[in-house]
Amino acid sequence: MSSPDKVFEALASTTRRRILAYLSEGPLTAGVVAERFDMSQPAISKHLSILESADLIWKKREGQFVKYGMQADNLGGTLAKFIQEVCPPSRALKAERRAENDSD
Amino acid sequence: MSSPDKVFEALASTTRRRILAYLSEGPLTAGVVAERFDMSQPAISKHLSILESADLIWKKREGQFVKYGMQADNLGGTLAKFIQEVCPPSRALKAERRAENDSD
DNA sequence: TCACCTTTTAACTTATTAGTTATATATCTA
DNA sequence: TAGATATATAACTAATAAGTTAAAAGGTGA
Repeated sequence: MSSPDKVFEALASTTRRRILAYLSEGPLTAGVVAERFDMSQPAISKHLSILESADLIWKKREGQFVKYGMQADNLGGTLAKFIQEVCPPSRALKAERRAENDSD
Repeated sequence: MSSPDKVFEALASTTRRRILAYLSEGPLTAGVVAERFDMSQPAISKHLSILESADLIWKKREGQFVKYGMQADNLGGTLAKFIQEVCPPSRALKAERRAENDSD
């Protein structure tokens, strides 16, 4: 599966988008993430591994804990590219800017 | 299901993202969209209805045809809001702009 | 009305996903 | 080393998704 495919699949889950929102405020251990959900710890562990395999988050063992954090560029990059390719208004804006720059 | 939930679910399919890309270049009938895929026409019809129910595209009957087109603002809007909420770099950029504007 | 064309809906199958509990692995500390 | 804590993996179940073909619905025009 291609990288954008994995990203969009990862974003399809509300739980995973919530995890991203938490991690966007700073790294957390798997356990702390799991506490915030009304769901078993293994379930959250699986969600984390899906996010990681989409390269949206990183993972680092710290002693007996495992810390996760946002992979800063991949999400914004993938979505920005997609918006630019697929949204007519954003293409229009881009064209406007091009026009402005051409007349600079 | 909330509107952003529907949007992200709709985007989870490669086929549906391809349909959006086609429609972003201009409206097409259901049949013309279906021709571009190696898949039955009813399958495409279902994909179109999922995109429509996420408010990503509009639908209009024209005689015996049904024309579909991009719903210009919903996709960009939803994704931009999400990026802004969830991507640290975009928050950083936003904060920079705020700082710039404050000093204007 | 009838034949034809376009699209949607229905019924079904198969594959995938999201959750569960139980178990294994890794690390810390007494 | 043993026991406790943190996390991941395995095995399983139930719900959902994506495709198929067949049939229905909407619309055209002789």
